[in-house]
Amino acid sequence: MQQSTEEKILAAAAKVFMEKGMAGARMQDIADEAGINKALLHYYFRSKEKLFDEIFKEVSGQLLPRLNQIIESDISLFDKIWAFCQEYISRMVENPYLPLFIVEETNKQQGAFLERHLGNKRLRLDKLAQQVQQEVARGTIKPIHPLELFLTIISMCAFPFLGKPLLQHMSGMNDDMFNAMMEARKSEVPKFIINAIKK
Amino acid sequence: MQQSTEEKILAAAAKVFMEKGMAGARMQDIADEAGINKALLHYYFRSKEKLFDEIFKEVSGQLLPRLNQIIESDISLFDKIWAFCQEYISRMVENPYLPLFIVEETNKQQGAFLERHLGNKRLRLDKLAQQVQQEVARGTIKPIHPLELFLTIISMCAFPFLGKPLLQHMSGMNDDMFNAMMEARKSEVPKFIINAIKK
DNA sequence: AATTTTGTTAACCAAATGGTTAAACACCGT
DNA sequence: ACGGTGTTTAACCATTTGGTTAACAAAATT
Repeated sequence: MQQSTEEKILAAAAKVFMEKGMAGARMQDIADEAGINKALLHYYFRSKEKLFDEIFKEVSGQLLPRLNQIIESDISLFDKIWAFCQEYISRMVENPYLPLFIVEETNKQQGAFLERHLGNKRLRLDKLAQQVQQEVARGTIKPIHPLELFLTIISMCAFPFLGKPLLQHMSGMNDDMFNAMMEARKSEVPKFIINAIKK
Repeated sequence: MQQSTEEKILAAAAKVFMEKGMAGARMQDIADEAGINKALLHYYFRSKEKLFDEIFKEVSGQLLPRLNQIIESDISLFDKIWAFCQEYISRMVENPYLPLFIVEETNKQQGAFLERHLGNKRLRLDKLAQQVQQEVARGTIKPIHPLELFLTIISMCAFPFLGKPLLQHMSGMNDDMFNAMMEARKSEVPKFIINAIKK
């Protein structure tokens, strides 16, 4: 095992926190998952809260920069919608627990939490907003508020991972079928959105 | 107070479970919220799990039938999309914790859970699917898999409530602005979807 | 080689938590 | 007034849980 103890803990904590959430995760679960003693957890990370913060920072710090990079890039609006959906869905297929983890904790943790973790690296929508307004003015797309467009994009990309159990229950879909559907949605979603807004 | 003790408990439990989830909710919280002794909780509902089941049943049993009624009704596909979005968003504005509650618990609880609670009253998409296929055949809408369309509709309606804290953090939106936005989305979402699929 | 520092563990602790018990209370028909 | 029935409570219990301690092993430093 090349992994240092700290890395083992972080990997184990990420897994357990993402599966069970902050409230449902047990320090013992994390210790077991990491194959170490519970006391060693507290040796590396003083408290559950500190460890959780570390994981949340790591996890959100991994995703947001990549999305920001796309959102602020110089490509055309339609290309940007494509790139965003592709990247977002690809990341979530790799890590299907992520959307629920983020959504759950941003809803449950107290106000200061979001500021602490995302204060510096929040998504910058300025450029996207500018592009939308340009295209509206130019008459290539129907009038739409940039934030609404963004919300729609992220809704279509993220929600399927949140509603997966319900969806599977309703349709009898297994995991492979779900993944195949999400693979298809990497292009279906941007096509759908562009169809909806283009004149 | 006209409310019986059992009603007080159910109301308190619904509030606490929806705010904190099964794992995060404390029996003492529920007792406090109901203004009663903790032992009285166990007198009415033997265990936390039993109480939780009761709440989940009540909450999901309230929403699904109304949606089913719309989904299985005899109106046209486009009208159905309108009615569904209006109804869904209206219900969620009344009870903004509901989407997170359902999504969270369907993801966290074990497999049998969904079957126990939704086995009988799952959404029936047959009629909607039939309508979509008809419209596709008739050439009024672009080819789309009915389940994908349904997933898109529910994504656009539900996700904003899940991502609300993130959205507010990103855009500086307050609660009133958020509610105004969702009010607008009652018509923006169906318009968007119909724009995307109609030929 | 001796010693200090770092990593690791078993045993322990206090608080929190779900659940129980036995007694008190309130209401009701007799 | 009395007994019975369902309701409510304070006190209690066992287990779980986050966290600590003290002893021990393994490196690292001298």
